Amino acid sequence: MKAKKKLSPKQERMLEFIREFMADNGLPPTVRDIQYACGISSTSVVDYNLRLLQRDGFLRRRPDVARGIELLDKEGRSAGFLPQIPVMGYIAAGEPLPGPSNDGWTQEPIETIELPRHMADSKKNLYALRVKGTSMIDALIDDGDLVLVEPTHDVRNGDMMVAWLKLEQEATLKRIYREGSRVRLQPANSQM
Amino acid sequence: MKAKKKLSPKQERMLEFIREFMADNGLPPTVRDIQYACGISSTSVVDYNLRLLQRDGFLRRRPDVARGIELLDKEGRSAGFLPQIPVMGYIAAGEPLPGPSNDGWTQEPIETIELPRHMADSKKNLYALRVKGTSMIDALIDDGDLVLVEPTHDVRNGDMMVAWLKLEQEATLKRIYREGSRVRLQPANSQM
DNA sequence: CTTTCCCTAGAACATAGGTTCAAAGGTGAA
DNA sequence: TTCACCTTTGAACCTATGTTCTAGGGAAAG
Repeated sequence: MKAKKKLSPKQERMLEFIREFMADNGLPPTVRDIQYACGISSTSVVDYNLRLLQRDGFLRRRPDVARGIELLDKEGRSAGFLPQIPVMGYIAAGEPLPGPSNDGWTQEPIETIELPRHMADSKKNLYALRVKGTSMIDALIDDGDLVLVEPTHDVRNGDMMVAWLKLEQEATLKRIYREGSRVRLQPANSQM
Repeated sequence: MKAKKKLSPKQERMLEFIREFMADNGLPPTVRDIQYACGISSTSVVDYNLRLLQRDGFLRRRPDVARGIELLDKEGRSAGFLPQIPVMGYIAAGEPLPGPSNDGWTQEPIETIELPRHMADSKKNLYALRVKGTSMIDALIDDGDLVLVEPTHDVRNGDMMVAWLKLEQEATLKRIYREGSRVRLQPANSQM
């Protein structure tokens, strides 16, 4: 991925809004949508900054086309319609498990992925972890796979969950079953 | 999924075009885009049919908004931006492998899925198969998984491919290696 | 202080594009 | 035939929205 110019706060905000608008509404915003949302006083300022953003490769604009803004990802491909899920770290045997602290994340995402809308709809605070190593191969999860995690307190029997095993000092995926006062963690794939 | 009204040929074509336009251009078409593409003589006819399509739940329109068309899937959720990949059948041990005949498909897709753009870009004739059973568990492919298939004649060593094994009468996934005049098919997951 | 460069203002302009209307054409039921 | 209903025409209308222009502010360099 090539190095991108650093953006002004205004430009950061504009990009962020455009992404959000597209994910929410299913179409790109107008110049005036951006203007109002970002508290900019004139359409010409929006146009000015869009011009810069286009010059620096963050987006493309179709001349004279209503809502003709197209967001570009790092590889220059079209992007932006889908909910962005942050990949917050790695899950690997023997390493501490990253997770959200009380009020948000301490670290930045190492990357972000786009998720099909129907997979992200109505789920909040979704994040992802990238799997290191093959320690979870028994859950059909290979090295390099992505694991989607949905923080929740509502655990039902049979749910698959990320577990931090204190004794073994490793993170892994198990299915959870409550059996009376005990809790059983079963390997995720019953075939093996 | 609820039963949808049957559509006129014109409406079918319009829907098809809208989908295609959105996947290609990353934004919804205008009324006039539809008009020209579908060979319709007047914008009012387009408007008329869009009205009907909206009434019957195929799409939603934002009043007075340029390109304010939003396609709806069977569940009424927003859809349409991503390349549609047909799921052409099942891949299962002991059953014949569906595949494209010389000139296209004999059957209809059993369903379609949306694929993130970067996974479908520049690939043609992609299709998918749904896995039945756990016979391919050694390739980390479980019951119900989807397998993406890209028809090609350009096979390189190490590629994973769908193989129809005559002797065993079953379809499975293997990695292919040419070794002199012989061909070796290796289970896809070297861990097992 | 003056110049230069980057950015902001506010307005005006031009057209892309949604909407509406009155009239006419088709088709089937009665 | 006549009536009722759906569809098509072609045009006009209006505003949503991209674009452009001129002037001014502010900061850094000279």
